[in-house]
Amino acid sequence: MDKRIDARKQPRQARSQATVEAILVAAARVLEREGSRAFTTNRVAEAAGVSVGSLYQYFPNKEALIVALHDRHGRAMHRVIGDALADGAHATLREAVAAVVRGMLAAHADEPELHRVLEHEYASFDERTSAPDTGFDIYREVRRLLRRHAGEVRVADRELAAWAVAHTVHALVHAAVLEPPRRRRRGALEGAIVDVVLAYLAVPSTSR
Amino acid sequence: MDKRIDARKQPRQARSQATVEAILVAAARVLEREGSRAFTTNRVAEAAGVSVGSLYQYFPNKEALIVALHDRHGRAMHRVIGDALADGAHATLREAVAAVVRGMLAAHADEPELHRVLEHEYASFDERTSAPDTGFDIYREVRRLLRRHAGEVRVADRELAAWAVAHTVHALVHAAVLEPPRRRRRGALEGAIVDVVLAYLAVPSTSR
Amino acid sequence: MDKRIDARKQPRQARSQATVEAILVAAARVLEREGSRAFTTNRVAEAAGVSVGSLYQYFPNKEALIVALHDRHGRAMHRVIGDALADGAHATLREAVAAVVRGMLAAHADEPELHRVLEHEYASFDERTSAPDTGFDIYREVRRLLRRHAGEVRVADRELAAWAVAHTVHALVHAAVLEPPRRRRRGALEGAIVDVVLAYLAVPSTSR
Amino acid sequence: MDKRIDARKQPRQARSQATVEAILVAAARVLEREGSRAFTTNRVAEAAGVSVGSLYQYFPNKEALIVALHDRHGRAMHRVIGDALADGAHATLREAVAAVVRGMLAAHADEPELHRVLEHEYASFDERTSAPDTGFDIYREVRRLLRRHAGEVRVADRELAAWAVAHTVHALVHAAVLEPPRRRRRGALEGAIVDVVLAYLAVPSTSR
DNA sequence: GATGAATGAGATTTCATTCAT
DNA sequence: GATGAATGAAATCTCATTCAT
Repeated sequence: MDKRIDARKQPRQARSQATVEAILVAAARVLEREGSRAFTTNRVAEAAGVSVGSLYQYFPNKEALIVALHDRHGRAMHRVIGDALADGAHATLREAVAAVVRGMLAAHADEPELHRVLEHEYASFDERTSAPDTGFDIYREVRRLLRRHAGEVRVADRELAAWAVAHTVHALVHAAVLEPPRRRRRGALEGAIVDVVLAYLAVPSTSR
Repeated sequence: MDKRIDARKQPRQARSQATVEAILVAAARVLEREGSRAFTTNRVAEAAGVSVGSLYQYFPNKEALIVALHDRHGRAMHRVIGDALADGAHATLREAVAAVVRGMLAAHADEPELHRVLEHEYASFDERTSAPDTGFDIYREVRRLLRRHAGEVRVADRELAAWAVAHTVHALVHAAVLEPPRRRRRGALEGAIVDVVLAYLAVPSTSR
Repeated sequence: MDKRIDARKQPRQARSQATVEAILVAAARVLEREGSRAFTTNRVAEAAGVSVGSLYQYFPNKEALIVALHDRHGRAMHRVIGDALADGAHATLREAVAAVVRGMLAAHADEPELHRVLEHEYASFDERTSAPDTGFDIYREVRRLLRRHAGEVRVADRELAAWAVAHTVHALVHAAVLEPPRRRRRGALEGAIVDVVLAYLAVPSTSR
Repeated sequence: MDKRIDARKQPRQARSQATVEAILVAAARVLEREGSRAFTTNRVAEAAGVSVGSLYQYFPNKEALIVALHDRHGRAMHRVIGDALADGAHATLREAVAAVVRGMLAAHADEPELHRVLEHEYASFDERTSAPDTGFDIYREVRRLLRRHAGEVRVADRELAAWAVAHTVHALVHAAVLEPPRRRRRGALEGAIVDVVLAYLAVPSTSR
């Protein structure tokens, strides 16, 4: 895996900007509607109304496409969380967590199949996750959240709590979109997720 | 996907049994040590000391191999959970949950890379998860657990709670093995996972 | 160029031996009759009456094919020279040199276009030549020749002489086949090559 | 091969001249430093600080670039030889030959890799060599040389001698630059080359 | 049953060349 | 004239699967 995965060329002209955008949109659409089997560079290029050559002009290989999709999703999540944690946005910890969960659910509801594939078949291409020492990026945001609402948080090891919360939320949001329990409304799931997190954070934990 | 995925024939003779076993062990080893790129039917056959032809004697196609690995893992999990929940094995809910978590961590510690790949690159081959109406299988076990310790559980919607707990435990166990927070000991992680689950189950949830 | 260039698999069964042979013969024929532009792995496989897959079973890449052809030629040359230098084969230096030159001319006369292409377009794939410290392999044979006929050789620096003779013979043999002067018969060229070598070796050289 | 290979248009303006020159220099540099694999029209244009489109303004196709490089080298050789053979430049045949050899060695010492590639991978693009009826161009010069020093030359078939000498010198000069024998100084090689030629030309050859 | 040589569809990727701006 | 984004034919190579022995 010594190949460079980042975009090959920075698009300068407006025309190429549009091409890059078209390719990414097409890549997401192919993954969403046709699945990973159909996800070939030729198919993506075709779906983007562009020649394969153009695709390779901006993405050095197929992997780069997936990395870009992961990246795009990561940025979106980051934005969601950032918004939820903006100064004075939410008075209580519960409200902040609820805002994050709601935002994440909304962000995943749009193209659930795309996220399933990215998560279940191409998880290793998520640079944020696989970057050696970074760990979960959203991590940092969670730590910020805990620090900000320190008064309400009763877990002693904040780092450990951030780890648990980040992974729990991530898993439950995905599960809510992809394998929801039968007959529950979206709101119920959102509530359950918030409950899990809040119960853990806000009550005395017996492990000290 | 109209191909049959189940083992082509049920091996009756001892020799066949041994061959099937050898192939599965080799498949796991290749996935663990060489990664999904190297996971080809030819490579697996070679690693198993068997010809490709023989592999196809017992597994109709490559997918069947992966499904079998998932299945094997699923059964192991099932056993772990079953043991933890055996009659009278544990007096309290916390003890039962702790036993399950401990068992799962142990089961994943052995071949973490194998589980990472199965989970991150071949998740869709998990028949238990992907079978349309089955839902998470371990689910049922969790519901049993909640029923058995009903007295200690305060969440109203037991089905929903089972969903949340099953996914949370699954995610945190995997994260504990694959992306643990720095400098925490295994015991601390086990404790945190149990805390998350117990705090949720055993305290009054605001969503009633 | 870190790819392995040597044959991928040693053919064991008679069937595969035949396949490898067929591929090499086809490769030579394609190069000879259709030129380097037509020399694609698909074309070679087709010409060999074999699938591309089979070709790649035995040759890891296209380069390996060319290396094998160079090798085959190198061995042939080696044999020619070895024969000419066999014990007691030739009484005088001139006779030995003449035998070598005659043998080489004969060996190149068969498929001149093949040798032109190997020499003029794929020279860098000649492992013998390009092997870092080996230098020209035939070299060693020439030194042996000079040693054996030391009495007739008047050049002081035998190593240098071997270098000069090896390259001269090589170049003139190729030129004789590919760009012969007009209207000279093969015999005349053979004579000229021998003359060049003998004049150099057998008379006092001014550089001592 | 019906494509025109000569420069598409004769650049008249100074700016065009400079562009053509820049492209050729860049082509040589890419070949010398990055090898034939990297020798793409896009890379050459980039190295020349010019757009691909401009490159195609002056060279109708890639071959034309290589032909031009061969041509440039051919002209340089021509000049070297012409100088060495200029009226009264050298009194004796040996001196004249030595001058030629020295000049050629000097001309090849600069960019040895470039010459290796041109000679070993793009030899067929040498129009001088490959032009059907022209034969080796330097040929003519060698014949002139032999005629001029006819008194010292004892080979009967002057045409044949020119052929042998031209190819021998060419081969040995290249070998001296690319695969010199170990530990010999440039001077020694020059001497050896001159010796080979002189011994052949100036002593009675037994083949008459 | 077992073997492993053979298959070939199909995926990735390159790069000479074109042409709208 | 210059630019460089776009093109797409074509080449390399892989690997799940088959089948003659």
